[in-house]
Amino acid sequence: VLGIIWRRGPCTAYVARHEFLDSPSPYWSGSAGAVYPVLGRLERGGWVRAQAHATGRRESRRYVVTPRGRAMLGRWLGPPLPDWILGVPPDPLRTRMSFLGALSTSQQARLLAEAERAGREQLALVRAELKRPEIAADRCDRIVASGAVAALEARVAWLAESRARLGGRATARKPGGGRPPRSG
Amino acid sequence: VLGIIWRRGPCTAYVARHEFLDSPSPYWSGSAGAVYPVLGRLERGGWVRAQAHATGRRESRRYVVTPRGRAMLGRWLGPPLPDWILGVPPDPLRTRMSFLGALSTSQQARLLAEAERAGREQLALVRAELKRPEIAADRCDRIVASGAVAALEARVAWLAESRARLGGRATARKPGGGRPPRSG
DNA sequence: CCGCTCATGTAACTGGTTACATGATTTA
DNA sequence: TAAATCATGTAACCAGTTACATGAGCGG
Repeated sequence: VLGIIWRRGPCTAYVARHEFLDSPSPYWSGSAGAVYPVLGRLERGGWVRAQAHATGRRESRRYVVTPRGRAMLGRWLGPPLPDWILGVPPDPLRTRMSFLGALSTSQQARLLAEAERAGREQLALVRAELKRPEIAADRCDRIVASGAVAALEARVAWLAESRARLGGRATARKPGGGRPPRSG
Repeated sequence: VLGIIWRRGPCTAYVARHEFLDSPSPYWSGSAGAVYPVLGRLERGGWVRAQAHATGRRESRRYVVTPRGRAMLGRWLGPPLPDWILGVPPDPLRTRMSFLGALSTSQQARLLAEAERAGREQLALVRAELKRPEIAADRCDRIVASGAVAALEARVAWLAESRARLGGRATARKPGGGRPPRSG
C-alpha cells in the first residue's frame, strides 16, 4: 500500500484499493476492510499524510508518502533482500502437483492439459500487456511485465514436458483410488 | 495439511508440521498454533481419523485420511482448477520490482545483482535436489522439483536481462530521492 | 545430567475477508 | 431515473503467527 501511494502520487484510498482489485494476482484481495485500516496505520505512523480534497459536496482524502515513508519504502525494497524472497518463488500450481498421485492417471493427464492450455491463454494476455506503449515506456512496468511473461513461459514449458513424460511411459498404476505409496 | 497426511500415510501432527517447517517455501510457517487446530478441524469434519499410538509411556496420535478426506483432496486438486491458480504465479521479488523507481540507479543495480547472484545459488541447490535418487524416482517429486528449477531459471534469466537493460543505457535520473513520475 | 529432538497443545495478538452501510456523482 | 462508479468506512468472523508451557525419550 505504501508503494502504491508513492507511485500513484497523491491518491485516494479508493484508487490504491483498485490497484489490488484490478490486479490479476490474488495475493491480496484489496478489500475495503484491509485497505482503509492499513492507511490509518500508515498515517498514524507518519509514513503517509492525508490532504483533504473536496470535489463539490463530496469529500475525499488524498494520501501522499512522507519522507519517513519513503525511507521505509527503501528499506522494504532492499538491498538487502530477505532470504525467503530470493528463494524458489511460490506457485500454487506447483504445490498441487505434489499431490498428483491422488488422482487417476487420466485425471492427471486432464489436469496437466487444462493447466497448459490456460497457461498459453494467460501468456497471450501478458505478452499483449508487455507490448502496450504505456507499459513498454516505463522501465519498471516493463521489467514487471517481462517477469510475468518469463514466469508463464517457464511454467508452460514445464507443464508440457511433464505431460509428455506422463503420457510417454504411463506406468501401470493399479486401480483402487490411488493409495499413497508406502514410505518404506 | 490434508494432502500431507495422505502422502505421508499414518503420521503425527508433528511430522506434518515439519513438512512446512523444513520447506524452503515461506507460504505457511508450519506453526504449532496453525497445524494442531487445523488437524482438529479436519478430524471433526471427518476428513482425517486419528489412531492412538503409544510408544512406551509417550502417547501420540497418528492421522490417516478417510475416504471422505480423499474425495475432498481430489476436489481440491481439480480439474477444474480455479482461475487464480492458472494465472500468473505470484512472485514477491517481481512485486518489489514495481517500486524499483524508488531507489537510486546504483541501488537498483545492486538490488538486481544481489537477486541474480542469490538466484544462481538457489538454482544450484534445487538442481542438486532434482538429481537426488529419492526425488528422481518419484514421478510427483520430480515434477515439483523440475518446476522449481524451471521457475528459478526463468527468474535468473529475467534478472540478467533486466540488469543488462538497466546498465546498458542508464537514463540520467536526477538525484533527489527518486520522486515518483507524475502520471500525466 | 545437559541438550536436542519428538510430541502436543493453548492463549493473546494481529490482521485479512466477508458483508454491511451510506451517500454523492456520472452515465445510459 | 436507474444503474454503475466514486468514495469511505465499520463489525463480525476466521485463522495464522508468536510465544509460551509441558513432558518423554535419547545421545554424548
